[in-house]
Amino acid sequence: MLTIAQVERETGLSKDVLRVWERRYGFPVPSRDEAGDRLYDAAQVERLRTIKRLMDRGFRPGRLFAMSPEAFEALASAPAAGGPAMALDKACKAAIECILSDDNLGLRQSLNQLLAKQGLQRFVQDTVPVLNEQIGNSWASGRLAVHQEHLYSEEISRLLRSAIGNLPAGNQPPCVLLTTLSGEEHGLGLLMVEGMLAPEGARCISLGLQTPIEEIAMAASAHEIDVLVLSFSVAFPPRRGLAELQRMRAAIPERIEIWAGGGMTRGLLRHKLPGVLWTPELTDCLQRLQDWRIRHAVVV
Amino acid sequence: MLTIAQVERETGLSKDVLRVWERRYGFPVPSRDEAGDRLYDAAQVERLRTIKRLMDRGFRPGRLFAMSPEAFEALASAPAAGGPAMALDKACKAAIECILSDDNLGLRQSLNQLLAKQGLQRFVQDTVPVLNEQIGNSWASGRLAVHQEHLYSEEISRLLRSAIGNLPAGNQPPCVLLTTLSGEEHGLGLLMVEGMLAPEGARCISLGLQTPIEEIAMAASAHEIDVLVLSFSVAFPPRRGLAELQRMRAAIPERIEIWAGGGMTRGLLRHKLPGVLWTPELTDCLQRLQDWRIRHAVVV
DNA sequence: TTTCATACTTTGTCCAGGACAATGTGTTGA
DNA sequence: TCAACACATTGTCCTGGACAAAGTATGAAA
Repeated sequence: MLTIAQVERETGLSKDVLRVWERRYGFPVPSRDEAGDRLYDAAQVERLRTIKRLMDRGFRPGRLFAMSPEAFEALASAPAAGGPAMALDKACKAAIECILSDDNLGLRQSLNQLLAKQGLQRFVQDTVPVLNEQIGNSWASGRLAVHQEHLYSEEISRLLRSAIGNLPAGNQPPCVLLTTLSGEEHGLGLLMVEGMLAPEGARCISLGLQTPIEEIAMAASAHEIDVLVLSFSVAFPPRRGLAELQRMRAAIPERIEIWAGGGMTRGLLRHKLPGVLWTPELTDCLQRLQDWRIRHAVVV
Repeated sequence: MLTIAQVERETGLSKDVLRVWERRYGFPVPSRDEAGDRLYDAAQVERLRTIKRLMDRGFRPGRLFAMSPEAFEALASAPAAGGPAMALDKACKAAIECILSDDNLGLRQSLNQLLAKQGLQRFVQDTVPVLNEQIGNSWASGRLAVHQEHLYSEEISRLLRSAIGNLPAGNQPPCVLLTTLSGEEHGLGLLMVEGMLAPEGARCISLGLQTPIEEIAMAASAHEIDVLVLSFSVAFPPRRGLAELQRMRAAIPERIEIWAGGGMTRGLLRHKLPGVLWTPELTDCLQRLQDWRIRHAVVV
């Protein structure tokens, strides 16, 4: 039995939301302890997690709560649409198998093989997104436990970091600063972008996650950067993303380009923000890099 | 001007706390927008951050708010006591200088040198804590910006990961699982522990940050681990830490040892939890490892 | 048919102020 | 010196009302 604060941490739904849903939709209906405080059982938390996941895909709560249990189940276990059902490489399949069977050494080995075979950029561009999607689907349909997802993230990060670290230090323009805004906790996207740019010799400086806007601005001037890369996961509220991007844009000189990427940006492509370039796909980063170098007449 | 939600994210103080402080202590006193919602200016947010920092050191709000402005200032800029004022290595000083002057290449280079000279374990044990403390003090006294702290964390993590990655894969007992509980976002401690254990040939599996207790239990049985390492930063509420550790202890077989480390544990040493071993210092990990191996008659 | 502006609905966040339990602190007695 | 008690402090939770921003449907004009 979990308290409302624990449920907030585990599902990402704020206490206010949990209470207002209870009032409006009649779900969840937690029991109470002697003091009258809410206590949620595991089943309800599980259901809340599923709902959150579906909302991150664009469904709205009103619909979800109005659905019949069967329809809801079907939706929850259906793979995310839109992703072109790519043919799975045999090696990819092997990696997925390792995750499902908790074979961490095997996983490490198969990822290493894939990376060695494809090279860093192709690995980041083609393989990692496929794996991510597979993992996401398996998670949504309950075939994969949270701890297995954690292990996967950890191993991928480890691998990308070490691959990037083994590259010679980039010292050619542009100078790129990479980070996420406060509230964005997913760092894999950032690492993937770095994996695309670093092999091109760009000078990459990563600040890690959740840097406040004013701080990014200070870092931008301290390091005299040319490009600021910001990553937003699908779970980031698009409206907030747009607002923060505007604040960010106003906080640094126009000379500096902002490249905004990650799942959230896919829904915002038609919103044109002056001085902000959308890079929803990883290949877009390479394109942007090339454009920048041509525009600044940099020969590499 | 920031909304209450933004201040919560940036300071780590919950909305409830912000409102109740306003009611009780008369600080902060945000202005209001047209809708009557609170708007905090930068100065108040800065002050709140300082207060949070002092509270993480053990001060209670009542005291802090009752203090004269001068006394408060003095406290805020004083270095944390308790840390034995260690003599700073010249190389350490150089690294700190690089951070203060935003010289990220120089920083990387000087850290690399220190690591190469000392070896992974000594580096983790002697140098990293000193650097951490220096950074913490500089931050508290305003000499260091948040983005500089971010850069430092990022570079240290990078370095430790790559050093650990270059070790031969540990395949000797015990099998150790490393992670933090939900709510603990600081991962450097975890990496440092891994940096101590991996060179000893222990089989380390890291799940990254914020793994729910039930998931840790599942991972523990899936990987047949011998030891569970949990890291708690100073900012983790001790009371909650104790409660969660008890829940965690009950969720896995007694056979598995739990090693709890990090700043929070320093205040809990006299609380004896059966089956939980405190490892407040990094050297304690090595001691525990040796103990474990002797007790299980493992010859390495 | 498409595009755009307008009105309606949904939904997350905020507010006030009361309540309470857990923790810290100080005092008394053994 | 230590244990037990009472008192003060402090974070979290509660209810239920309010509102604005985002999404959605409707209808007019191109």
